[in-house]
Amino acid sequence: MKINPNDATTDLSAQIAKAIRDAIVSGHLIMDERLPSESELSDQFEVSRSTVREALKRLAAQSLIRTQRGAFGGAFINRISYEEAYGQQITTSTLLLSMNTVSFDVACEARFAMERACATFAAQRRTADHLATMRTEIQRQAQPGLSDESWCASDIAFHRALVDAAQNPIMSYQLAGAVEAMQPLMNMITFTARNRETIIRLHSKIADHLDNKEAEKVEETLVNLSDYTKTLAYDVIAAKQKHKEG
Amino acid sequence: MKINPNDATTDLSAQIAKAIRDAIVSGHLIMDERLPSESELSDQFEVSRSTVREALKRLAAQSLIRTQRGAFGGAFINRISYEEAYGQQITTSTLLLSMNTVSFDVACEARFAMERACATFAAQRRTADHLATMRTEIQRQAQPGLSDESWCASDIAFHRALVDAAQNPIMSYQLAGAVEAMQPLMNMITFTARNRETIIRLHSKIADHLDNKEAEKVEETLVNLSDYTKTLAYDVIAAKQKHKEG
DNA sequence: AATTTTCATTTGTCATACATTTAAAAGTCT
DNA sequence: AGACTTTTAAATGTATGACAAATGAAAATT
Repeated sequence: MKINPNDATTDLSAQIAKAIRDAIVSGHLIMDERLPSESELSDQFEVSRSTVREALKRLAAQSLIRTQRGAFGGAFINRISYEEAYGQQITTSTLLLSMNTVSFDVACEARFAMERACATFAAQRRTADHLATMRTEIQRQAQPGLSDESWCASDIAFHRALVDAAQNPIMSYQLAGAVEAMQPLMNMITFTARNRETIIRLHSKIADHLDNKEAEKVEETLVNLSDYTKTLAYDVIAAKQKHKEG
Repeated sequence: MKINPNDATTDLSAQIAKAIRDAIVSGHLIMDERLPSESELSDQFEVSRSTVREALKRLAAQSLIRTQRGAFGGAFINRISYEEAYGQQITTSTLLLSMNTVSFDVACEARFAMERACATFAAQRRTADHLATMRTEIQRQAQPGLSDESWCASDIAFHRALVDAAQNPIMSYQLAGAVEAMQPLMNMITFTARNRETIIRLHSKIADHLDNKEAEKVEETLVNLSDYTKTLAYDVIAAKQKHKEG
């Protein structure tokens, strides 16, 4: 692990963070291993402790290390958990969308495309449990007087069950990003009784097809749902645009 | 933006980072806006400048802010670029895989499933440019005496072109994570002439089908390629496992 | 043997000082 | 007046030293 103190283009703390990060990612530092103490690191890199600390905080923000105080504490290489991976993914995706780097259409397209990809595996691997969750959510969605907020939550839960049925954690966590990123805009949509009816019908179809292990029909229905979602969002986006101009 | 100085369970710098992060993600702070200077923040939060700095470094590690030195410098809300999103995604995915939180099979499955999802759009939207890139890489792959390293690089370039042809940046950056994460293991595979021949044939098929806008046939070929890749990786993984035990 | 106390180590926080960068503002020259 | 140079103020980056707080091991005590 070497840094170049003469490279004025980059902060020292960023360079040090990079050096340690590379060592971790490349496998030179293994899980649960302890890094040298902050004082030792500052000796090794020949920088002050503050600089080392800033580097370590950068790594902590990426869940690469965890720190513990006390005599036998220190910074330990972290085994990143799904929850943390989710968190990172969601933060990044939300930013990409909220800053209008990508449009709602693109996010929506990506989301349903990935859900369709899940459908293939979900049809093979879905358990009774997954189906039960989906049916429960459909019933909840059919309740009259359900708030838009609760409706959205239930919608997410439904799709989450669909994705989980594929039993591929990578796809689960990738999708979480796209779904969460869409959420702010989805929350702005007012779902009328008629809207909900249509969506519930599509949800029921999906559950049925999944029950029958008919992957292609699930995909087909997801395309319909995707199109319908885009239609609903269209009005909201148009109103938002008008508001900006006016 | 408030913090609780009495919450001994969390570091102050983490609390401050969270407060600012929430303000950014929720949209209370808009793009390119400047945060108060470190001194002002340390006054506001009633902590030292070092603590504020550690908080800011955490945010910088997540590409939420960028800092600039000088008179009218400071910390600015960052418009996260695709490159940065890629970076984040790749770091996270690589870690998940390298720490055996997920298996190669799962990553491979996710990767090709997402590529298949791209195929639908790629068939509709591919340009002559995308096809040209793919054909160029196929030619490169056919060169005798190509190193395993160069082979892998070309393989990535080929698939990158396929994904880019879908023209959905979200899917591009999500896939980048899965592909890059698989790379270390792919690099361990020694590709024999016979292996390469098989893969090149599949690549050619994909390019041809894409040329003819036959999405389903592209998908079909991708499934074959996925299966073949898993077969090749199987031996390497078995050897690695044996090495661990021995 | 069990419990309590001490102690060394390490991270977390604070305060201060100085270096470096940067762009605006002031000054200077043509 | 306009173009160039110098100054300056403000901000981040780095260094140093001090102390607080946590923590587990070792020593002391009961």
